Amino acid sequence: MSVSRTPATMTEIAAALGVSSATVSNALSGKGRVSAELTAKIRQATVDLGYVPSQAARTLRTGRTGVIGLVLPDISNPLFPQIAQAIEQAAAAAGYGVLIADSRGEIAQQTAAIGRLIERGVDGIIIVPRRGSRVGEIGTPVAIIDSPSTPGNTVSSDHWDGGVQMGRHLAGLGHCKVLLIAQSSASNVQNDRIGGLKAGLGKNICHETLLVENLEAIKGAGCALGLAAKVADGFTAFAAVYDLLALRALTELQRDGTEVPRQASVSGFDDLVWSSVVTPPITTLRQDLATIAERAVEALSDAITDSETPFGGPAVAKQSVEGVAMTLVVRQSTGQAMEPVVVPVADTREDSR
Amino acid sequence: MSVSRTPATMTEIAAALGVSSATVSNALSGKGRVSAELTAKIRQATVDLGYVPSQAARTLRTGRTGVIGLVLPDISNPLFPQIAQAIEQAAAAAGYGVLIADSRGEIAQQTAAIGRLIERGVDGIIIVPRRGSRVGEIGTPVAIIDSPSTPGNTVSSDHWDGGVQMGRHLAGLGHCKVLLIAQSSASNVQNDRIGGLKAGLGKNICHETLLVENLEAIKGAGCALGLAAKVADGFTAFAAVYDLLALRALTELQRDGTEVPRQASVSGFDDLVWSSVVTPPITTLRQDLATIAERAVEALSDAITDSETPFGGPAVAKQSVEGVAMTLVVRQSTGQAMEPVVVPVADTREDSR
DNA sequence: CTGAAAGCGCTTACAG
DNA sequence: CTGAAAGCGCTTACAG
Repeated sequence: MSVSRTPATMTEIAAALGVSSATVSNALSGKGRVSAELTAKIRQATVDLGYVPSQAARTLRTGRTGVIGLVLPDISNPLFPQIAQAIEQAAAAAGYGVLIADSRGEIAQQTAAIGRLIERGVDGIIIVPRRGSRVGEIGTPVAIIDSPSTPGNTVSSDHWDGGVQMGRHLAGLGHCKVLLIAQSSASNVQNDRIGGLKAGLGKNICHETLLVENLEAIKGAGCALGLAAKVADGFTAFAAVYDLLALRALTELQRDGTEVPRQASVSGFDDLVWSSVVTPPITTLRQDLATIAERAVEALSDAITDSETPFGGPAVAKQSVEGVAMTLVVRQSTGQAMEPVVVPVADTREDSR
Repeated sequence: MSVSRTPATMTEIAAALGVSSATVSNALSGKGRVSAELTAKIRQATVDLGYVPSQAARTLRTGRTGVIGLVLPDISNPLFPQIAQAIEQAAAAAGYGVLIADSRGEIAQQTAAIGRLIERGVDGIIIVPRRGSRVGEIGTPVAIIDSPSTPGNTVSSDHWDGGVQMGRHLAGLGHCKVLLIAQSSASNVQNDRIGGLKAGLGKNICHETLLVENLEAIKGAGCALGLAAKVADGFTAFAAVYDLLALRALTELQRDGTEVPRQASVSGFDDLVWSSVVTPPITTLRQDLATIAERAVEALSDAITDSETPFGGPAVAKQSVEGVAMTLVVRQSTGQAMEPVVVPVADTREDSR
């Protein structure tokens, strides 16, 4: 059991073995320039003496820090924990550390945050842009996670298909009057989801879209979305584009005496932690953030490599061919999460987008 | 307007001005060893040539990276975004970058995460420990954010006082039968809040504590907390130790036909983003995370400095003298957030703790 | 007030 | 297969 002591340097282990530090370096980097026996001895010494490589020295020499930055402009985004976790996991697997940058509010803050990351020497940056903001050239490799319809997007969930899944699910349940609830028409993600929902519901189901432009406005018990009137009007399903809106809808319906899901069902997107804790739980779509994070890190990693070859072209991560599938999590109408509804495979996408 | 070009090095700006790099370094570090005029010229050149300091070189020389690690073992903690944001903000102000480490689940993961941070050379680590886990010596300065009653805690909200505030608020509203809802008796934070609540309610108000040991068990519409029975039993206030439990209580009550807040009021802790969006909104206590983050970063920064002076003692951040105050956010019974209720200043703490 | 020099710990051509 | 040497960009005593 090795006791922790002062970590040894490469020069020290070289001295201890009577070889040169160049040899130690070569052995450890495993480029096959050192005999198997010597390599084994060096490996052993590494353990015995408690060698800890100096990232700083390595960086100074190679120009790479092995750290990527993560910018989530809208840090109040409830998805933040999951995204951050997924990115950190994927980055660690690829040998990168993750430096976070906060940039709440203003675009200026976002620029400043990116600046701080660059000063710290990150090799590249992953950005989840705030609605409507475009990320310009920043002289550092970048990967963007947003929506397939965002220009420059690198990878994202297939929000459109998610909408289709939900639309078909609701149609399958027999709803014929559905209220779609969105918040911003400037959000590509929301637009994709709404578009998919409409396509999934098909032409025979009546739907209407409620746009809650100002989230602040619906805070408090005073202001209502007017959902009770919608129920009276025959709407039986309320499909929000994200769980927070669904939660608002659920509580408002309940407060006004509507029985959920008997009289009206409520659904959202993203499967936030509380989606399954509320009563009744909310039917929603879960993003596969692990896959998204992996692809983002991979694309960024490629861009970083490219940016080092002279004339390697702009260091922008290539776009993934297709969006990552979302998973339908059905909770209402049974009170238990059940298997995703199997829907006939057909591309409703081309014709309605 | 300076166009972005290849960032200049310190040696380059020295050459451009015909001075030595040592002088440039001294001028920039502002230790007053360089004449005012020369310093001004150097500053200017810095801007003109687009000087970007090399953190790697600096680190190699000084042994400090200027980066601290952030470990949030329970990353599903809904407070994560706010905490991460607050820490990043405070760290940036103090000149530090923040490297995140995920350690979901196992304690082993937590150890591995800390190891990754250390390998990247962080100067210190801020930890929000998972319930019950104790953080041992790790050979790197550490600051812990948890609860005043956690051994080794560096700084935290005054959860006990928060409980007292809520207890008094409920008492002032005239409730005489209150159900306290907690989840784990192993959590110091929850225990503090419960203790404070009881003290704040005083001896004349009837209360009972419901312990929801297994959060999974209350998921779904099937399993209930049995709140309807409590209402029938005369309980008029449901005080949860965190908002997620309050949300569960609210939706369960509403689903079962209880009018909130007319028949029963619901309160939580932490003021999560949706607390004000549900209908009716939830009365809760907001943590002053900005202050907590500042103190944590400051304490850690001190510990880092100490750890460098020989025999500077163990590199553990000192405990803040007192917990950071929480703010009562009253939302129910008016439908609007109103000013915190003013309570008589008296220390109910000593006698009941 | 300013400069020459050493060195932090690695990696990378280049010789042997 | 192994080693000597240079150099990444800074900072820090130490002289002048």
